[in-house]
Amino acid sequence: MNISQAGDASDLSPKTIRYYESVGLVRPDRLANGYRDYGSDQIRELVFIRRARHFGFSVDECRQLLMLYRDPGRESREVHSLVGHKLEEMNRHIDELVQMKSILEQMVSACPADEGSECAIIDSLAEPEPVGGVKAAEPVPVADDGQNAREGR
Amino acid sequence: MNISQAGDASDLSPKTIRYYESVGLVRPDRLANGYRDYGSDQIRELVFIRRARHFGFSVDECRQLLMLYRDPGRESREVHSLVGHKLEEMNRHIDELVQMKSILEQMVSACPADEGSECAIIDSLAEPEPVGGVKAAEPVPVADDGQNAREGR
DNA sequence: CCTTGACCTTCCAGTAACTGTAGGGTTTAG
DNA sequence: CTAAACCCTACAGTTACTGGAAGGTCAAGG
Repeated sequence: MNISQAGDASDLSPKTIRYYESVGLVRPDRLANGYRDYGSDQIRELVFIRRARHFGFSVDECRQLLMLYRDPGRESREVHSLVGHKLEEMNRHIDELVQMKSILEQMVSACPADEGSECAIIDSLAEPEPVGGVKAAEPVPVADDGQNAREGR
Repeated sequence: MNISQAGDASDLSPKTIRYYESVGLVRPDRLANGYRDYGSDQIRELVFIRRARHFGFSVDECRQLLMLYRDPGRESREVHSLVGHKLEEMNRHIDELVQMKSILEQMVSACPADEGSECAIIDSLAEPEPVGGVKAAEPVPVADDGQNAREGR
């Protein structure tokens, strides 16, 4: 099976499949002419990766899942723990988004949305103090996860 | 005010501030020795940007918000519309995450999490058919937003 | 036999939003 | 006078791809 057939079978672009190979996920055979040759096991692995990516796993996490997938002696609790951590991460991410969303919604509803220049949204973004009923535009240090690391100084 | 003071005042790293300058957001004055010099208006703009970024606006959207912020003749409905679109986007994003999350939760609860190799999570990622009560592991084409563009062929 | 089109290959560049590092100048405190 | 702690620029690396260039291969049609 050549790469575009593999792409059709796994619902990935040939480009993406080559990329996954370049980062060490799926290593196909090569034909005499240098073309990649995929077997059905490899197709299954590509599908596995597409699904895992779809569920929010990073390529690196996919690599780990793939190792577990390939290992007949794996312990299901390893998989469980990996995915459990991912779920916690997703929950934190969702919580943060929902929080941001509701504050934005308050801002939007407080904005007149007319031809005037006065705008509660702009004010909220510019001012540290609550403006027009929008409380805590600064949702206080919500467990800084190291995203805002300061430059070493 | 030099760049690290500006960083303290705006809660951004000097690195990030330089980056924002390099992409055309905030252009400070320069002292005779070449050091950047920030005024209080610029600090306010940096804070404005940090907030907007925190609420999920891209740097490019920050640029637009900043233009509206600076423009005394802006119309609040422009701001309203920009932020409204962002909110819709966030809602779509949250919906998708929540969907993925609940499927992963089903998988996790179906996994024995012991020393055995049998694992519902691995099976769900590998198999196209519903396994162990997990329905629709493939959440059907949910408005493909062009992320999965196929290679031109 | 030759050409055309559709594949295939590799490699390099670009995306977003920074962070890290190198190499070098300046300022300030001891 | 020197060492720390700044400042500057510029380039590389990160993530997960996508796009494009340059060139090889293969099957079909004239």
